[in-house]
Amino acid sequence: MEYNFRAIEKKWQKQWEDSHIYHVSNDSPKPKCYVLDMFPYPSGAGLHVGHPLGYIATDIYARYKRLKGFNVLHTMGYDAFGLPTEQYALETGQHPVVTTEQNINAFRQQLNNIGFCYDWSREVNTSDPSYYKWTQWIFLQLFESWYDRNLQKALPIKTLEGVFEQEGNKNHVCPGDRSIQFTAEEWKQYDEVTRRDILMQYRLAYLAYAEVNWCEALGTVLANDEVINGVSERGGYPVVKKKMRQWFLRITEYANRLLEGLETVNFSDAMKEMQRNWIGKSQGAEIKFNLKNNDGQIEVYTTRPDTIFGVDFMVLAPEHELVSSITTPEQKEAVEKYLDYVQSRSERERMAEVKQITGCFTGAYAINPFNGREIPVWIAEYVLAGYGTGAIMAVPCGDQRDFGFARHFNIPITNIIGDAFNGTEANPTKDAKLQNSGFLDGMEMRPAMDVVINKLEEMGIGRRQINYKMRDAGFSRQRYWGEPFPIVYRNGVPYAMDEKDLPVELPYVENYKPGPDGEGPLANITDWVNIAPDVKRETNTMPGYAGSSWYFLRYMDPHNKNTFADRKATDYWNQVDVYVGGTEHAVGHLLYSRLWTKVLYDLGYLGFDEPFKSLINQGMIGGSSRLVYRIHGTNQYVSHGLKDQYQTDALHVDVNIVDGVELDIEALKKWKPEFADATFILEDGKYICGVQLEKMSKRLFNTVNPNDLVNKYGADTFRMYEMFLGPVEQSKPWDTKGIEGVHRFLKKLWRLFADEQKGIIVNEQAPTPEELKILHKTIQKIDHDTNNFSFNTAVSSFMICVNELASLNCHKRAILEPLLVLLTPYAPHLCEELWQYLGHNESILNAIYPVYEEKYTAETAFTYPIAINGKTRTEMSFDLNLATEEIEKAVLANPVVEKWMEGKSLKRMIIIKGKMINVVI
RNA sequence: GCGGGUGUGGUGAAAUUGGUAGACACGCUAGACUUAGGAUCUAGUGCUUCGCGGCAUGGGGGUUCGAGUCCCUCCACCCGCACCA
Repeated sequence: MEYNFRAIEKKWQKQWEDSHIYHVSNDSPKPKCYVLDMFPYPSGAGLHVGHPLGYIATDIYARYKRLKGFNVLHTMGYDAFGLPTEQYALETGQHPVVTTEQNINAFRQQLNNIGFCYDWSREVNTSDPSYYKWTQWIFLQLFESWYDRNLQKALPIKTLEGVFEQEGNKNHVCPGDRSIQFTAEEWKQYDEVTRRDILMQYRLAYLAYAEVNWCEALGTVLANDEVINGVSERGGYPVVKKKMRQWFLRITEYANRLLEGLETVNFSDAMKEMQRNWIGKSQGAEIKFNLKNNDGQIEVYTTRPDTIFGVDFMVLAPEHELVSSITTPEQKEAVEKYLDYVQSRSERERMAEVKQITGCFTGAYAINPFNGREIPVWIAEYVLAGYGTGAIMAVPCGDQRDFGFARHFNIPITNIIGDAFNGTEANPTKDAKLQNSGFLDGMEMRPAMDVVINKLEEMGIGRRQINYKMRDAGFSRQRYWGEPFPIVYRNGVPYAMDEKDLPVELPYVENYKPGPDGEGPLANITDWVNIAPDVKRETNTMPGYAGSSWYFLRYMDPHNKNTFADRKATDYWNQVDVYVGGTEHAVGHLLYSRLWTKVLYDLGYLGFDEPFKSLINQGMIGGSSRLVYRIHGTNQYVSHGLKDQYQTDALHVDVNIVDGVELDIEALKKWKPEFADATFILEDGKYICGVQLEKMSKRLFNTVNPNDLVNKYGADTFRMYEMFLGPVEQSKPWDTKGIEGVHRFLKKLWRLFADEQKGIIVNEQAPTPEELKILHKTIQKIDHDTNNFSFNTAVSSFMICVNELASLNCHKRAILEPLLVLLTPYAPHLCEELWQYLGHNESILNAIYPVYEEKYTAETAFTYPIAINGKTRTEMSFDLNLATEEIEKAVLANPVVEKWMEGKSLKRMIIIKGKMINVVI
């Protein structure tokens, strides 16, 4: 009876499906546990071995929690809207609905092949109208809400209208435009259009103008991904900025709560740090500077008001609205030329550029309010319009970028920190004494900040201000394959559609070409757009993160037709207990999900305001490419070790036709016609490939399909091998070669239970203390490691256990049965099979997790390493209860110690019970 | 540029969190069984040295009886940066 994994795995996968054993109820007396994976985008390329890493980890954890007596929610779905599918449609004419369905089916097949315990009855697909109906519904909640800064929560917009009628907006600064102020009387006199304009400035989902990447030649707006070095990826056409009216989510209103919420969740410090940096809270001041010979004012935001006497120039973002009005005639030409240059630069390039300093003087001067000094006003690309006020006061002695700028353009530098500034680089210290600083002279910088702000407020030209680097989230895409907005425009004024008319289904189109003026493809469907003579639909669609911002809630109640998820269900499942996914979502997806949850909480639809109680970041699995070396100008290939004797070109070959580094030459010849007649120069009769670590990508022929490995070694081996590779959090390259070690382990385990000739060989003998010790050491380790997502060390513990039991020839039920339960989360198919052979009728999934008992592992003696001056020289075994003096005596009498001590005297001896002994001489 | 992460044998890694560096595997070497071996088993395998020993956790410095682990500093690589998902 041998380990026939193919038959076993098929058998149990069918059994599980037929018995609905993974079906989860929302009604259970057991404690709940919600284990979530970041759901995948169902790309046409299918899953490669990098994807399941996190899925296997959560699957093991989910099964473990189930065995520990929890009601576990473990689900899978698809984040199915997205650019690649639309791009594919554009190229092939295949409708995204069709390709999405095909891709999803392929993904599901691959996932099932690995034996996951998902409750498939809860599967979601964000591109399904029954799902995106609720995405649209939540959008409407955002549209119909505003954020009350006094209460620090979202409220229905109707409440705001009530407030305006009572008292105008004097107690509620307009977040969209601070300058908007009106009384109750004025509000009452405004017409509908004006009122709705004002309300728009308060809504959590709102319309505003923002720049997009516009490609005239393609007639379309491009994603950042599609722009490379200022030209389109497709075709290489020029790309410029274009202002368009777009939807935004007012996430900035939640900046502080998103920041504070981090204190209540269990994310890694690195992850929290990334989110904090993204939110970018800073305290400082807004200061208005008057201009020389101009009525305008420049408003800057600075975190260092204490350095105001060190301001040697001002920098405006090139897009700043004042630029055109302050530029002097002499500088006009230079400024316009510079603006043209900036137009072609991406935001990333603008921030990252360090070697090349660019900028242009506007000819204007600002006036320092404290000493009347004239400060030249420049524009430069390193100042971005969206940050702060889009203008900075530059203090070259304190800021390195300002310093570089001043040096480059020969702007004189004022030193306000005395010796702390060495003249060759800026010093951003906050602990120097101020000099050359008028009334601040002699003051420490930190207290000076408050002094300056108070003075500015007194003078009415500045104020204390908390700023966030985070910007409101763009929520429009000029694309087809996304959720349509439930919005109609009546005479150009946007209105929410009625809830009963949801979902607004994505209309069927024949082609996916962009609409006029940068609008999305939906703009081309005039009979869909034009509902009535002056009533038009919104033609933008929602971005990729819309559907993924709340999918974890839909899993709780996936078939509900009346609401996104019943409050009873969300109260029961509550927060996601463990969420596993890649760091690449550190800021985007996680912040949006946290935002949506908070809004739904504020509006009373949820009972919790942080979606994810704890988060684990899985590392990326890198590709390990294989290279062959073609001798230049020939079709002859030379093995890696000999390649330096020739002039060669390295070519990527499919990793699946290479065993480790040894090329399967026949397979290569069949792989591509160009290799059919190839000849080879071998070393030791083999062709050895070169190895290169890089991204796992189809293009580099280094992707490995889990299906191939499952077919060759079985799902249980595959699962355990992925875990054996290393810590889940760590990135590592994929190497198929090592999988055989894990496969051998499972076969060895199998042989503890069954013999090829004799069949099942498990006996009923009583276990020895030694066997019990092995078992209980393993229980302790596996329980601990599984609970802590330390699956790699758990797998090696299983190996050690099986190695030890095999060498003891142990085939005892009392030992093997608990071991099988321990292993079930890792190798569910094999365990089910052996469990059945052991005579159980009930699935092992419902077994009881073994309990560690200390009495079996207690030690009475310990073998100490004996170190002389910290270097281990020998070992000695002592009873753990032996007195320190006795140990000391025995150590000094040890011949090895005596030898090392020769001629030297003992300084001290360090004895750590149960750890080590160090003799210091 | 900003932010985050990672550096330990030929390879993936482990190290009870300051206490025997390299567990467990892959690979490699030798052997046993075998018609066969890409099955199984046994032994060996960080570098260096005949050996005693010496040297080793990216480089340099420090704290300590003791450092992969703590501190300072430098370097290399990977990921993210707001329209890829």
